[in-house]
Amino acid sequence: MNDNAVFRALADASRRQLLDRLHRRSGKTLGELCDGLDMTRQAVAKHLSILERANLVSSRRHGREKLHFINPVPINDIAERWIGKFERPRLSALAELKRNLEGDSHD
Amino acid sequence: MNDNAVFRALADASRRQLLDRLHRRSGKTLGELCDGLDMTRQAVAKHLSILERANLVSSRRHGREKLHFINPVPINDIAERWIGKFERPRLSALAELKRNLEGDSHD
DNA sequence: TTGACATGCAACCAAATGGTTGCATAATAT
DNA sequence: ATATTATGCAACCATTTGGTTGCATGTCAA
Repeated sequence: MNDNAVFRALADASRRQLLDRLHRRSGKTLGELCDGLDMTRQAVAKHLSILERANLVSSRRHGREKLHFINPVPINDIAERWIGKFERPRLSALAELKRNLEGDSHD
Repeated sequence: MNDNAVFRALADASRRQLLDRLHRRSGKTLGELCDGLDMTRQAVAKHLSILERANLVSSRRHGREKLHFINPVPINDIAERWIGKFERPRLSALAELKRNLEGDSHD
């Protein structure tokens, strides 16, 4: 069960927030990812390790820093699992429409 | 935080299995959903109530039976969150390709 | 080399989670 | 009417989870 790790990883709001940050700009260090969060560095490191084991985040070291990158593949697989090939475009279009209606301020 | 309920709901393997069953054929009763599962009926009912509160499953009563239906909208929203509009088709195509390579026996 | 900075590891704790058992309620069938 | 079937509610329990603190390791700069 590899997908189990993915879903468990996504179950936590702090981890989803980390993914949001990496979605905006990938390649952040642990320290950068900690900034502004109401949590200790160790807690963030734990979250990142969970995201890594789920293959939602990959990382490489650069000197004494560790850079983190988001990996969208497992996220896409979630949608593939329960959404029929034919209803997918319809749902995407609906989401797009809704996004536009609610105001398209997305930095 | 409504999306929190969605992710928490998806975090459990039993609940994902229930979604799989409803994906195959929607409109099952609680009893049907229990068949073959190594769990008490009460446990399944709890899972379904969690899925319902997350809006991943909707239900209506028919006499003394309760019929359950899968709702794909929140699942699609997950993908929308971390996958850029432009990389999505590429990921879908990749998933499709992979699915075909691994054998296309999907009832 | 020495001090500062970035990360890693482990033990510990409160709270949430998934499951159970036992009993209650409501609708169908005989 | 009575038994049976389908579901609902609540208390309880073991385990997992997210977080902390404390200390260790590794890398860069002066």
